[in-house]
Amino acid sequence: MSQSNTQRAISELRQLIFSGVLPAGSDHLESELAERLDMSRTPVREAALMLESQGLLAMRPRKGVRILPVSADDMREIYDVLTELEGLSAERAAGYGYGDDDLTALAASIADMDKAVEARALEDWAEADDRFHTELVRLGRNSRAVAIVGMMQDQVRRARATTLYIRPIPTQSNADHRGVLDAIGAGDGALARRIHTRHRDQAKRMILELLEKHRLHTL
Amino acid sequence: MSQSNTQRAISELRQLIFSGVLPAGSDHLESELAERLDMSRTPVREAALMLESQGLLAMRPRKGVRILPVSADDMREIYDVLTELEGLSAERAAGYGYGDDDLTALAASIADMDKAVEARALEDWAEADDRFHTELVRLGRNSRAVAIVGMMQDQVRRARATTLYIRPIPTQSNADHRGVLDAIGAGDGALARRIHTRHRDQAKRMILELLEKHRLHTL
DNA sequence: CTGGCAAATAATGTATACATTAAATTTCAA
DNA sequence: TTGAAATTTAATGTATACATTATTTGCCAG
Repeated sequence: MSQSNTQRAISELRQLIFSGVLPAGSDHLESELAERLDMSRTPVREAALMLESQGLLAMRPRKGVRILPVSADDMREIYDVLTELEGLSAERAAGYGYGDDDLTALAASIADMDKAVEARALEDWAEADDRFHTELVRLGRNSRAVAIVGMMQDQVRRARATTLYIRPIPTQSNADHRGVLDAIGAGDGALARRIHTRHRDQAKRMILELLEKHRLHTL
Repeated sequence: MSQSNTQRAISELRQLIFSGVLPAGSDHLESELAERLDMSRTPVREAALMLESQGLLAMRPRKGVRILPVSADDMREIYDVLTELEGLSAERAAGYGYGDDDLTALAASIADMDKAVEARALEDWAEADDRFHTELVRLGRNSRAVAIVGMMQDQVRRARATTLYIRPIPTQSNADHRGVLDAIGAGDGALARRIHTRHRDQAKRMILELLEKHRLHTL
């Protein structure tokens, strides 16, 4: 069962947006995108509607779909929501009495970040960091939180593509991650939440300062 | 510029779902819904896609769209997310130095709840309670939180339609609301968050116990 | 009578044709 | 020349026709 064209359109459009082929702020006609993806307007429209509801683009009558830029203020909003929902997840995860084998994926992502930092492999670090946050929320067992965080990570990923090489090497970051892991393993929900919240708040401040400093008001 | 059929389909389908005309768990063909709304399948499909992404229904190939029931576990998830995002909003709102005139809408909703409780007008109470939560999040100035809370309030509303008349009269509730309002006015973010979080957690416990007691596993 | 295969059926997924309408362009009068 | 009205244009919004495919039904063999 080859997946539907609508699904293909969603993932290919996302690809095009994340890779910068469709730059933030640019406009594109439905027919143009349909031709590019070699399908009719119908699945493209359906895909665009989905991506619109996820905040990646806006459909504007007779102006085409606009790839939405991510502003510094957007980043503030996104980080605030992520902080809350991941904090919740960390606290809840600690309450489920997970054993070491339940936490292998989380531990592995931390180990990978360590390795990546040492090797100065920023892309690898970013990938492992994504995995950490995704896995953390999964452990929190709230499907809605998982969905929301997943959506917003997309936007963070977009911003990170620009800021990855101008930010400091994330070394402190991993101490926090390990702290969260340990607190979850120890069943201390309040601690897990506290550490993670602080971690995310620092990340937010850092990113916002970076954007400010480099006059990156939109990404 | 009469609004598009897709928009109409979205609001009419929501209406049909919330009113129970399309009961939870029921299946409906796209063509059937199209005929009922007196339009073609295209806008109905687009509307269904939107409502699917909002968790109100699921489109299942060749089985029609299924109106999703809300389980007790769904309610737990929803309340957990609402608690976090509204808690965040309360804290942030306190930081913006709002004056009395900025808080009139919030204060009005509380006053209306008081009146409704006294008059035993449960529907009115529910409406004012909705307004309180919506306004609270608005004051937090995070458009993403506003959108998410709005979506989830839809589901809460659905559950409340069933539980409204079997739950205790909400009297304690208003003391909490007033506490949150005062804390915001006083600029005490931590307090505003603490009160609101406790409030929501109690509401969650109450609802879940109610569902348990009345064997309402799905709504 | 039963089980499996084949044909028919019925629903979604997709393409395309058409309607609608905002925007742009052109024309005409002051 | 300028401005407004009318016409044209071009894009989306919608309807419909068609393709695809899972399911179901019915037939036939064992």
